[in-house]
Amino acid sequence: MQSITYTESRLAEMMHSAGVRPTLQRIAIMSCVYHSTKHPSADDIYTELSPEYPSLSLTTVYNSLRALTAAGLLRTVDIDSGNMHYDMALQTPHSHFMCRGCGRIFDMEMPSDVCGGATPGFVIDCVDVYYKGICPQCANIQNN
Amino acid sequence: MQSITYTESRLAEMMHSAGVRPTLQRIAIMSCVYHSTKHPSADDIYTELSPEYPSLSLTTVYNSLRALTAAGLLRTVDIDSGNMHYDMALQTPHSHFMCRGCGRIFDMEMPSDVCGGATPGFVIDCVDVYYKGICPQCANIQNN
DNA sequence: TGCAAAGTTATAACAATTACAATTTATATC
DNA sequence: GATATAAATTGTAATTGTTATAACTTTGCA
Repeated sequence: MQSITYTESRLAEMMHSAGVRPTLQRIAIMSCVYHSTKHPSADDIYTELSPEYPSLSLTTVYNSLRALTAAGLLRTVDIDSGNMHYDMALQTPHSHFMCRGCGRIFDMEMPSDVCGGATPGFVIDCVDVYYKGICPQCANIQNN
Repeated sequence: MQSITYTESRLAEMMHSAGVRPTLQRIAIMSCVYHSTKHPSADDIYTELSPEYPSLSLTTVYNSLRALTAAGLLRTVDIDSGNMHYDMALQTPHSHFMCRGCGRIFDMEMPSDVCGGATPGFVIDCVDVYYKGICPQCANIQNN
């Protein structure tokens, strides 16, 4: 799993073509999500960026996440009741797993034919698959 | 889709064998979920039961839903960000669809092999599949 | 009948998110 | 390049769903 680097100018370009004005804050926030595998929440992002951007406000994080999601640059991961998490929107469809031990959220493959059982007449524009359980690391700890 | 009737005594019996004391309120709340196809939220249940049980408190609804869920008699449907919905726990595994038009939540078939793409080493104890889109009724309205 | 445990209730607290208004920053026009 | 205008950011306050607390009530059992 090599992590691709999204330069600020590349992120800005993506925002530009998506119709979102690439401000300093939005670039930092989008970069945060794109360079993390942690599916951060608004508060995670605020905590991570605050030291470098002391004037950043939590409201801006929420506003930016909303704008970037509406523009199709981010996706929401609604696996953690009461805390929305965010993911980059460029990847091939995948599902998510949340560990009950450490709370981390992992990517997983999307099951094939995930809409196979859809009732005829219903127009599906979004599919989310959420798994919960124990990650390998937490399973190891438990068994020792 | 015939709706099975769960008598109060049957619900009480189910609670009893699940280790939950079958109080008047809990029976009413459980009955509400079991006789509805709407996947009601705590507030839906409170609103529906209030006329008949004027002294019922919203806290009791939350407490009861928690107890019944922990006992395995109810399941949570976390498809509507910020509003937990509830479903009876007796059915064969199925997925859920929420209509962006009317907000209603429908049952759907669970895709076969829904864990087929699970990463080895991860222990999955819960799978949720959530679809969003437009239900047939709302699609009709839009096209007229 | 009386006691202890559990359940219900009303109120208050909480946490995540959104609304609002003022300030700041950026874009477009002259 | 200066200025008007629009958009973004910020801090504060409000909102909403849910949970904690403590008093009261009911239930089950000796």
